[in-house]
Amino acid sequence: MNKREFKDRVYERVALVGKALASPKRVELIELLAQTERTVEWLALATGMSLANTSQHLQVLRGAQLVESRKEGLYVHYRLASPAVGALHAAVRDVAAERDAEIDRLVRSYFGDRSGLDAVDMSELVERAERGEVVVIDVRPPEEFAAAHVVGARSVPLSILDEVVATLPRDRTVVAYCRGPFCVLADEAVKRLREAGLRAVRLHGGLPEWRAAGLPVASDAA
Amino acid sequence: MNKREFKDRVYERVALVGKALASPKRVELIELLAQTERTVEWLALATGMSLANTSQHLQVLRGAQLVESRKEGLYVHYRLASPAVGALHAAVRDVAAERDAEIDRLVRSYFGDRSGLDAVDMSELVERAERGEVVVIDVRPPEEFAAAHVVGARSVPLSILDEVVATLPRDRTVVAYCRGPFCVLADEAVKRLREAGLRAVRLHGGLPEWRAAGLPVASDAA
DNA sequence: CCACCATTCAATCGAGTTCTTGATTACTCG
DNA sequence: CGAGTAATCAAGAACTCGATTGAATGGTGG
Repeated sequence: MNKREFKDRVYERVALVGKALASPKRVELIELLAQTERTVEWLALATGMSLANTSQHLQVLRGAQLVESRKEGLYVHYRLASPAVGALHAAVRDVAAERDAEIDRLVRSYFGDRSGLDAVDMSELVERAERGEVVVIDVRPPEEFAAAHVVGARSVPLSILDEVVATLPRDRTVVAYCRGPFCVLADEAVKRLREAGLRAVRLHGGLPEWRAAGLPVASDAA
Repeated sequence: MNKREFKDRVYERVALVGKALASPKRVELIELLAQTERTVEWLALATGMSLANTSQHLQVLRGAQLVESRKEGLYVHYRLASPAVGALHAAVRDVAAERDAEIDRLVRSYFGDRSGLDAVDMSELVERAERGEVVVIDVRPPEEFAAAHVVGARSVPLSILDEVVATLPRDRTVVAYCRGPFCVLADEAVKRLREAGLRAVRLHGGLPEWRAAGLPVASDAA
């Protein structure tokens, strides 16, 4: 095998990973799976695709070795093949967000001006948590919290936020996090907490970013 | 704009980056540009593509904001749009290498069994360099060395290696590095140095990985 | 200002992708 | 065993992508 042939074959394989990330729907599937494993049906519902189409995309991802599946009774559960895949997805998304002005424009027009709710970054949160200055809440759905969450965080899904507000401290800052930078849950939580008179900020990034940064994650026993 | 529409549009833009990485030839172009900027003609020659085809791929990359170009006289020079792009490429390549057994097979069959030449990783090199135990040589072509190299490394292109062997210390280990994990230059250098009776190992990864790790890089003034 | 050269553009063809629809498989539960 | 359900498979229509060819552009140097 000569050099040219070797390179062609290796780059061909590397490009398979790129191909897997080349479809918007597959990117979305990976982002969802970065939270926790899911069934095909759930993913189809969440992405608005037909079942068959969802299944097809998942098989492309499996072909690229980015996801794995496990059958349990009637349901097939898909999950990321390794945490490195989540980190890769975040890297692609971050490069896109950094370089592509159109994404910036879209985020602004959808989230409104986010500048009011200043976000805290992960290293800052770690420091302030050590000093006991903050309370961390996870506003994702309970099953995502159960699969993995920031150590010390309390599960407060948006649906029960209003009932829980009274139990949150008014003398400390509440830091809310959710799925990632394009997830609105934390913004919504911060907005509501502020309306209730608490000090609240969102965390830059969500659970996948936290995990990718190598910071400690806990999960509930099944 | 509703949530579904927002997601579709954002993922669409993110997938553009994936698309850019979805062709073997474009992956190769990015890897080459991770070393230093190049003209279209040089890239066409290096990849074995026609000029028009090379130009077309470069424009796809520019469309995804991964590369930039600059015209100087007759020649157009392309370069990565940001170091983050090099890091992204490395991340994609590493995930591919980790998950895809076929790549492992290809590397083995092309490099032969590499296990004889134990490689040193970057943090280990930094330690041993501080203790003065090693000499670092850069075996890439001189223009790539000029564009960026490991601080303290000496430029020893393979073409002049044999003449330079006599000037390398026999009481310290020589660490050779080149373009990256799929580059054969460092292996070849290590092999020849060992035949000459020196202690030699290669560095895990090449210059782009070194830079991506945030380790110090120097460049010659133009 | 003309000949030349690096690069890009435009048009084309074959190959590959995406999504849909309807059939099929594999498993569970009554 | 047989009805019901989650998921996959198979095949086709519309679309996109990749490489080639030949022409066009824009800058250089005689």
